[in-house]
Amino acid sequence: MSEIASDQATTTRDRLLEAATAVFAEHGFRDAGVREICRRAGANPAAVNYHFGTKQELYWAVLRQAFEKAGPGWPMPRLADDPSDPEGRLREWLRWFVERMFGETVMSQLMFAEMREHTPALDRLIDESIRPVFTEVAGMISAITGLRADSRRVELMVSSVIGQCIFYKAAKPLVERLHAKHRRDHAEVERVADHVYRFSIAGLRAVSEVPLGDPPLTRDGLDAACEDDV
Amino acid sequence: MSEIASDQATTTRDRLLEAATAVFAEHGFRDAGVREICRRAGANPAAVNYHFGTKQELYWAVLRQAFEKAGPGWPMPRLADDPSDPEGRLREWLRWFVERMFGETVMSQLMFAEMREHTPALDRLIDESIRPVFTEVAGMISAITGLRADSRRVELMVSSVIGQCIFYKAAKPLVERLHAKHRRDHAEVERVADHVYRFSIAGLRAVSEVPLGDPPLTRDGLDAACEDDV
DNA sequence: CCGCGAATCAAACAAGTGTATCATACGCTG
DNA sequence: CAGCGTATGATACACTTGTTTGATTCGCGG
Repeated sequence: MSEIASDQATTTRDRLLEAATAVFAEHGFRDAGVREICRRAGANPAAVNYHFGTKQELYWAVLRQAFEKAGPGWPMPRLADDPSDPEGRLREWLRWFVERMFGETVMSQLMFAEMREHTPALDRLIDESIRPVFTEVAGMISAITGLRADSRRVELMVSSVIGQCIFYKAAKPLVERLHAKHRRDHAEVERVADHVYRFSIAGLRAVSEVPLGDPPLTRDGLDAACEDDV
Repeated sequence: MSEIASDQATTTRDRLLEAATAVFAEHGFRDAGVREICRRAGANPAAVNYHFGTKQELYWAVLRQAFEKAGPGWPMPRLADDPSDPEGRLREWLRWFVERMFGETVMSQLMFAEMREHTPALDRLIDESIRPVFTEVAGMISAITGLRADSRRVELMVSSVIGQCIFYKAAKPLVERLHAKHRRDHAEVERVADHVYRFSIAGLRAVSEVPLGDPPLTRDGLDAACEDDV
């Protein structure tokens, strides 16, 4: 937790960047201390300002580098890999995504920290790293249900699928305390991904088959519920 | 955003408590400043220490009061209200919960701020305010599916249902940016709640009907997926 | 070896935080 | 009114934050 950055053979600028990545991932931008970063990098408190100018720009540099590194690492399963089997793609994608929610990869930590803090970097993060995920899922759901990928109903379905997964990351302290037997190993990833898959496939079918002008199941509000679909 | 607390007829201790509630709800514990609280309450920086001793204890007092006020306000729909119609109860509960996720009630703001910051108050918050929600949903799902409420599968289902809802709160910046036509009015609450209901009912049926020793739908991991169900 | 620029360091700065001090003003009781 | 305890107020303390400042060291070409 308080170790010095890996190899001292690298330049201090790189050690600084490495340590900053770890600290920002752990504590987020605001609660990350320049002094701790420098301590882990084995450098002076002044080093960050010398090499990067300010804490903010160091943060930007960290995000930039994290983006590049995260690119080729573990590619997201895409529908394009096998357009003939959208259900199978969704299942594979779910395994990938749930594992990402369970693990503590630097990139996901940085992303969720950014979602909490609303730094100006959030917009870039969304455009470059999150939007592709949503559109990919929308594409799979569109292929499964036959609905247009940009329709309102597919938006809701995407939210349902992703929401089930994000839950384990966003509500982590809850899950750990309330679900006693909840572990966080590889088998659990499989278990959760499998559950979400079956749950969602059935949900998707049910929600897509119901006609738009369905008789309201409740006393009010449902007529307006299906107005601006598409 | 920077207004003085409501009525100056009350005692400063109450104004302090009121202002602190607002500030803590907006910024969370760490980023809330004693000086801003006192400014909004029209009091001295020393007032909080005089009346509450420390910022931490003021925070506890705020949470305590929020708990009491939140109690009778808008009661959670319980299965006990009509045990004969668990689906209808779930639907009603979903309306209640989604509305809570969309709105900016002080209590929910405090809760999510607490989930982000992991203050020692989190445990109490979970026990007193969150666990009942989970057990209520588990009870409804148990009634719908016929499975035991404390079984592992029901845990997963509860996560799926609640996850779909929490998504709109936890990933709010995402939803606002990615789902262009997403509003946050009452009609949208109905729409989302209705969607989650239909999606979940189908998902629950599908996941509960599949026998435990089902042939694995994937190449591995599924055998282990159903081991310790109970 | 000299000199010069880049890199590193200890120390301090300015602004922020929560908290403590002490004098003063208020409201009540005798 | 006198007296007294509670409440308030201006101010300062101790500490942390990001950043700056010079001095010092290091490496390398002339």
